[in-house]
Amino acid sequence: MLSQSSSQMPLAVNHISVDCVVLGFDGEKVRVLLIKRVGEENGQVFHDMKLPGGLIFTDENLDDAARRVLRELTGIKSINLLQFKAYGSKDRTKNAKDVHWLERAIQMKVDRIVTIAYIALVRINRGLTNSSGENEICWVPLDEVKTLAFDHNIILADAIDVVRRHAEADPSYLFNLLPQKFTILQLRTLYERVYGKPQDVRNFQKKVNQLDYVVALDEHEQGVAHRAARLYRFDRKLFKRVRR
Amino acid sequence: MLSQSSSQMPLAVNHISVDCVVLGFDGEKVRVLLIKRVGEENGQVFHDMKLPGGLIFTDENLDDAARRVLRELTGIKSINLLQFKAYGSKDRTKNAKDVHWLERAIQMKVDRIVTIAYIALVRINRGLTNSSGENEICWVPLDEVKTLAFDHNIILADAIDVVRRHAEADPSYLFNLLPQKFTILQLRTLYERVYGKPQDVRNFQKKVNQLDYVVALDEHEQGVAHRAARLYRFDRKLFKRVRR
DNA sequence: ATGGCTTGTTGTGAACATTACAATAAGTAT
DNA sequence: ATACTTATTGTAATGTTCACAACAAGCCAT
Repeated sequence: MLSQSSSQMPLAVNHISVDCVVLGFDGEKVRVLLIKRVGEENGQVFHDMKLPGGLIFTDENLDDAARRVLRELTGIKSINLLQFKAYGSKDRTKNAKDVHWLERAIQMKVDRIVTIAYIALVRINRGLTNSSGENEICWVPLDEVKTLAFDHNIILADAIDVVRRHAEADPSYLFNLLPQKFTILQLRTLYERVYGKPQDVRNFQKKVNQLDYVVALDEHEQGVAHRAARLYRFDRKLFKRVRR
Repeated sequence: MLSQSSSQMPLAVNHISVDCVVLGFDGEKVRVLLIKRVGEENGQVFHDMKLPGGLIFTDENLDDAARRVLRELTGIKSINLLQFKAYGSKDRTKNAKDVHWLERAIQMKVDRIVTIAYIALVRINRGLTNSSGENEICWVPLDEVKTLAFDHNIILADAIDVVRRHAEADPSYLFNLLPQKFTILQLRTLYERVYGKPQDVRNFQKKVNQLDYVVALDEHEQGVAHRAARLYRFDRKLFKRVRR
């Protein structure tokens, strides 16, 4: 793990945090869960947004910390938490605004914070209960995300990339974003959003039909002003049994 | 990044290190670069091995720290350093042996060390210069790796997995392990070792031949007691131009 | 120089997966 | 009844993957 370094540079004693990129899908767009931040700069109050995150406790594993943060801020008990990258660049806190906010928040002098970033895919319609009181949370469509705190824009962009690659390797991954009963249109739209290109309607349907772990239900959607689409569900047990 | 936590748990102030999984290929087996460690337990001297790694300095980026550690320990200036996971489990230092060694090495009380793990693929025949003096380094075939320090066996196993997946996504990745001039047999053996299954000779050759960034040379291998195989080289510029 | 040994090099057909493409069915609203 | 909207379905062409074996080239021993 480490060597008796020949150098006499000072060792860093850093804070470690976790940040979560929580993604949801509303049937039309992929949205990311952000937290409103209220800060102060030169006596001016400012509002912006950041990813949900927090410092880890002594005696707490990284994954547990991510789970706790998510639960505290949103009530989400996420099952598919994926650690994807550590961010430790010195200039991730180059913005004075961020440093002021941070030092007031944790009431400590901050040298640097290394953050471990996680991705969680959730069903967007689940109820969110913000047990930490103060912070307002909201689902923002990916294409409407403005400048975020710290390097959170970079983290978010990296996360999308990881989701894309992970979904390719694991065909079950994106189902975490869909409601339990969904139409093929919803599934197709999701794939189009994630991969950024249109999917052929017939070929897509054909492909889904030959996945035995996507099972057709005897139900159709309700309250639409046209022919109602059949509902499907994802069968995780069947998926694990088949594994391709 | 963080929230004013409602909890009153103590915040952790942790050490942060980087560990490098350096992989090479000798034409037959994939090898990992390990460092011999000499420690003491109950007055008994013990010898074992660990991944190259070290604590990060204040003011040092994670990637820079990994690069520095690698350079100090091996002389390698690795260009393809890939950060792949952070390890922060409390019980990664559950072995008393490790804790003793660690606290003597850095002359500090150690609560926990979060380590950021990197992968570097290098040409195994490059000269290694261990500028840190003391520690002996060696290339160990993957299937001969014994129990390592800390959780380094886990890190190594994870790394192999990441290499496999990364190689699928980026066909240029594994060429970092080959000498500049190589035979198709070497390339094929490498793929067989990484993916753990035999590759059909003809199909493999055919596939390589239709990659225009693997260019045939007018040279053949020397000093073999049979028909000499043609040499090839990987053309990175062509690869970047094509990108499939 | 010959024959034997070892490894290098090459092609074809079958099975399978991917792509492109448009007409009809089912339900709602007027 | 008609218009409107979205759902659902098949086929042919193309490209990719896979399985499989005979001949070529160079070295060595005699």
